[in-house]
Amino acid sequence: MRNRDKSKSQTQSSGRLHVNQSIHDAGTLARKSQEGVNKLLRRSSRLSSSGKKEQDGFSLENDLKTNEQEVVHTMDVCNASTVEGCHRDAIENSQAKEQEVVHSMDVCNASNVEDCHRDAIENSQAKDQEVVHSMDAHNASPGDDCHKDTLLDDSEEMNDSDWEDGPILKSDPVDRSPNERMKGLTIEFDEPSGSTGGRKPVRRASAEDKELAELVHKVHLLCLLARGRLIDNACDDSLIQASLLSLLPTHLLKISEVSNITANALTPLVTWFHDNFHVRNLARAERSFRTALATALETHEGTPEEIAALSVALFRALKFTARFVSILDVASLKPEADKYEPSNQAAERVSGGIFSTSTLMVDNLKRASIAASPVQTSPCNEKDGRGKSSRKSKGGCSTSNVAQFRDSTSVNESTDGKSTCQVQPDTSRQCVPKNSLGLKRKGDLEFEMQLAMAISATSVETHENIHDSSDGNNSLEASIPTKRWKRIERVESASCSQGFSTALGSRKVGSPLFWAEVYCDGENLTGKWVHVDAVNAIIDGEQKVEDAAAACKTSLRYVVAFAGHGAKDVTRRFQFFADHMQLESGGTGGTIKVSEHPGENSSLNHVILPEKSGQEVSKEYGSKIEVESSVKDSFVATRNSLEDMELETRALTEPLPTNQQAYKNHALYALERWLTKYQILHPKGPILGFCSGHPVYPRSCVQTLKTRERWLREGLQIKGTETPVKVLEQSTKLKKARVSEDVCDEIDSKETIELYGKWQLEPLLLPRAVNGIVPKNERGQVDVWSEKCLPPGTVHIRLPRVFVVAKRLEIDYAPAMVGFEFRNGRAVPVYDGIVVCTEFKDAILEAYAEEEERRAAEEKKRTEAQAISRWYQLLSSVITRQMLNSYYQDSSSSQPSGNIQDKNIETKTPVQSSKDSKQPTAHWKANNQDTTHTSLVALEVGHEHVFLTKNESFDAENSIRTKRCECGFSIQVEEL
DNA sequence: CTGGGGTAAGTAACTTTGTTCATC
DNA sequence: GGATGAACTTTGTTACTTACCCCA
Repeated sequence: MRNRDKSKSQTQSSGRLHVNQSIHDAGTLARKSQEGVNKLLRRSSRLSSSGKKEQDGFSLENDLKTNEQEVVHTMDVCNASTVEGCHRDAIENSQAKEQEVVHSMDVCNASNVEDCHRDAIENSQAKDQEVVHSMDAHNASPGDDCHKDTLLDDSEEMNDSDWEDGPILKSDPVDRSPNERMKGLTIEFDEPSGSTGGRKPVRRASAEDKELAELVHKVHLLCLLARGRLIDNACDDSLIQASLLSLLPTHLLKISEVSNITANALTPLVTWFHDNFHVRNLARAERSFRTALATALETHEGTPEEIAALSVALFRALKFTARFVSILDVASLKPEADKYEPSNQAAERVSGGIFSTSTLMVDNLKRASIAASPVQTSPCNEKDGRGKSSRKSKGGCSTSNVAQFRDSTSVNESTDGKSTCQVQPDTSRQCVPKNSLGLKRKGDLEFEMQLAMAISATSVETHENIHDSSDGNNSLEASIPTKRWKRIERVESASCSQGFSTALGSRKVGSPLFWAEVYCDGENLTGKWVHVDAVNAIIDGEQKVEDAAAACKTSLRYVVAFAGHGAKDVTRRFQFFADHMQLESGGTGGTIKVSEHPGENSSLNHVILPEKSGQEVSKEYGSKIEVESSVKDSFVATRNSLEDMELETRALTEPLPTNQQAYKNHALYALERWLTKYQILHPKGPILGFCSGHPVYPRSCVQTLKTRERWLREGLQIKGTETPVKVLEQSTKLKKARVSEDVCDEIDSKETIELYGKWQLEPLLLPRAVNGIVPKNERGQVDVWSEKCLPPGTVHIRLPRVFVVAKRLEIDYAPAMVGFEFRNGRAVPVYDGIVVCTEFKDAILEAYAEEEERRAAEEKKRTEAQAISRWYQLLSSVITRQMLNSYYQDSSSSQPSGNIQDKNIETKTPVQSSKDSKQPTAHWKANNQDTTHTSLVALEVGHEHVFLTKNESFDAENSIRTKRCECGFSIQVEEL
């Protein structure tokens, strides 16, 4: 135990060391934000991990401690100077069931690999043999480390796949400490599921996980939106615009004079821009985006974000209507199952991921680390790769795609100067280890293929820059053994499997994240928004965006256009989203994912709700939050409505999915066979097409059915002539249960559930209150599910104890039942207040106020009396204590204090008797009910209370007489 | 190889209107 | 004797989701 405590304290101290370090580093706002979010995530992780089952007392005992230190562990193992702490941490970890260190250690730097490996093995043992390990840790003498090392050395040859699978490495009983053997304990362990070939245990995301994922998603989205607005605002900077114009050749200036501009007319301008501005991922000190933009303008180099923003600024300078468009690569709404790793680590990685890798959310300084490998999503690696990030970020490239792509792969390349062709296999290899582990799914292969396609589609002119990017930068990487690469890749593939990709996926595949859109009134007769990717010199190339983005199917995407002080969700414009949906639905082993499109799921709507106020909001596309800077003329309105129409049209013309399961939760289409029990097609048509012979209907035809009671809760009732549109038979079990409850019931009676549709309803018509009588239901109450359920002429007064007032005033009322709660295995109604006729409302409220006032006064009086009594009690105790002290100090005989109790017993009788003799007609009240008090009184050895009349006080109102002894003791007696 | 069908396991949502006993 | 409040025996079923396997 001592040993464990020692290791624990070491862990803690090393943890503190690193925390301090991180605080020291935390000079930036972004880092502070990261810490804040980390806290949230950690808390959540704790909650989730604490919910896991414990198998033994040790785990229970150490659970809290382990959880608290999870984050510290990850930090510890990253630092070469804390190898010892790392090791001991692993021992600590061995007491927990989870394998967080296994994963975080994967990315330790080379110098730590050896130790980390050992630790990981220890952890893998811990998974299955935590009791044994706890004992090792607890009972072993400090010198026992060597036996562990010996043991572990034997495991050095374990292949990489073992790292994730966490196989059993049974400790040799001979190696156990003698203590343990002496105990003769026999501990049996079940074979892991993996070894038996059985079904792997599936840990599914709990509601809490989902809630957290949703929160993270929303917060991330908000941050990205804010970032977009920031950039958009910088694009409006007149100085930047003027500077851009000054750089522009004279002949290109004339372009602004062209009326009815077309996409083709923009070509020379875009070509010029592309030739003059290049993408470089530069590590810059943190500053405002405007400053960064100015620097980019000055140096003609910048991040893809800056270059895209500059293009927008240029278009605006030329009086074009232009907007900055960005793919908001936001954390997933779904907590992707932390199947391969404990959730707390997932959270941790997420926390690192969002802040350390998002190109959008944090500022330029952060972008240095962004440009670095996705591996950096682990904080461990962040430390490990100290100095690496800036080095990596110095690479240059002429296209954003390639720059991003290169950055994502540069770490994985073990040699310098790889061409694109060489890079691709590397990239695709990122998910390969999963395959080797048997964990890979079909979708991952598909992902790789798409990846390759996307890269080939977007990396056209990259060769020189690839060389550019790698030269002299990857010497360290080159020295890292292949084995280590595998680990890194595995970490990455684990990241793939998570929902929290942030900008990770985009960097990985090199899909463009930013571009401009220029409104060309010469296009399409009515004009249209034209995609202009000045960085890659692509005009009207939405398809290319789609191709590239389609590969990033691991996370939900929003495409948002920023203009003026608002944003507009234009995701629908991009076909890739539809593809994405289909891929998610059918591509990954036949699994189905709910459409997360903002148009339907309105995650974006919810998140950006505050921004909508006072702005034009489209009914169909509630996420529309565009405010065209200052001019809200009819032209703008037309442009907006045209775009809305276009978006709607696109929505309606999305291709039909080819596999049936995709229809299950499809936002636009539905198959009858995939409807749930409470759904129906109404009207049943039109048929939009067929899938495997099944007719496809619009989703808008799917109606949800409810029972009469359910509709009642919404303040709706079934029209008189309507018959149930669907009748379900109640389950046989339930029927049996009911029959057994009441045998007299007809056994053949058919319990059915009658369902009605929305179109069969009318507003609830309840009988009106007349003559001050509240209409009640058969139970003599009113079910107040909502305001709509109140009978006309009545009002719901939700005040505690108000029924007393109504009763006193003899006003007719009905208890208001507001719902049910489950108690003792059965549903019990929950009441809240009463329902009375409206005309009595004021009278009741008035009387209630009086009643409450009276009650409050009584309460106050009672509290005060109690307070006074307690004060007396306290003071008398103090005095008694003083007396006892002085008594025993003065007494040279110094009797043992243990005898005090005996004294109490001995002296109790005379004191009590004295009281009793004095109050034959009084009874104890308040303070005297306390037996403690009595015993305290009894403590006063050798003192008999004397209550002199002059010390008495009398409370005439309550008929309470307070008698006081000279010693400070007092009693209150109520006179009869 | 893909998609459909089936199964298993886990989670979420829905269900729904007491009784007895001690104390004041 | 009535009012009040706490304790008791702290559900069970179904729908849905997801992963996986098998087969055509």
